[in-house]
Amino acid sequence: MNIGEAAKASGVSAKMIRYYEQTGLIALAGRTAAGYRTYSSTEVQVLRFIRRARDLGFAVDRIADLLALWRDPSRQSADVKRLAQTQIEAMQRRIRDMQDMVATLEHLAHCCNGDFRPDCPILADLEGETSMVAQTGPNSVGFGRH
Amino acid sequence: MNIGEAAKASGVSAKMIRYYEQTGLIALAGRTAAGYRTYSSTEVQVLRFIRRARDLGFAVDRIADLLALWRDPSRQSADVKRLAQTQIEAMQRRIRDMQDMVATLEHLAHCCNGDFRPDCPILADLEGETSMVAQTGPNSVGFGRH
DNA sequence: CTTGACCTTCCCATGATGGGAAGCCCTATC
DNA sequence: GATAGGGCTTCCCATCATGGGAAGGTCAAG
Repeated sequence: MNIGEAAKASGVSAKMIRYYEQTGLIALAGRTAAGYRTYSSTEVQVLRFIRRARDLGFAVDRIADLLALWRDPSRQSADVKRLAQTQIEAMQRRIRDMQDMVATLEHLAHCCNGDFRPDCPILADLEGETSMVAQTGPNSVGFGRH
Repeated sequence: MNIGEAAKASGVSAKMIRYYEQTGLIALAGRTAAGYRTYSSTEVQVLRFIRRARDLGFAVDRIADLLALWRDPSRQSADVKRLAQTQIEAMQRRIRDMQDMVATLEHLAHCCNGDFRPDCPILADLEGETSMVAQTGPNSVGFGRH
């Protein structure tokens, strides 16, 4: 199977398959005489595993951990569960941060007439001393697809 | 005022101040004879505005729009409100995506014994055909601090 | 044998942020 | 007045996952 077919079958783009190979997340693919990468159904399954873990928001580093556990027949499910829970907590922190931001914005937008006049509590808040904006330090759990 | 003091006074790091200048978000700073950037309290206020908008999750491009409106005495508050609402909707989409991911993860983690045995529904899901993982295409509203 | 679709590698860009090096400048202390 | 330490300058690099695109080789169908 060529890389394009593997991409279609796994939902991982060819670009990303090469990237995962290059960064060591997956093993070096076999090659045809002409240098084309070839993939077995086993390898496609690994790619699909990766794809699904990405869809759950796992960073590539965590996926490496998950893959190691997946391949380890003597793994303990507690280890997998711990990874999942760490991920859940990180995402929940992130969600909470964003919800705070949205709540502030909604409040400000609600206070804004939204008409033809220039007066705007949103700008006043951004400008002023008495801001509603959380004075978060360098926070932000390191998460983010993209 | 030197860049370091302006950074402290505004909450924007010196690195970022230079970056904002370089990318045109803020005007070129004045310079001393020796080449040091200087900042007035007006410029510090702009930086604080930017900082607060960042804390509300606005991307730098949107902040440019906000600054333009801020500076425009004949602006209409409706324009500001529209920007805020677009931002709210983008963040809510992102939050919803993440909540979906968390819900799936929580379900899987809940089904996992988390003991010394290798059997794990989380791995099974990632591996298997019958995944709970949303088959989202290339989605993800383009948002993300960091 | 040509055409078009596919593959290869290599480089670049994203967005916001920080790290660090090399070198200049300013101020305080001796 | 010399020296030390801290602040400033520019320039380059790294992040993280992803895509775009160019230049060139390969394969399969017509």
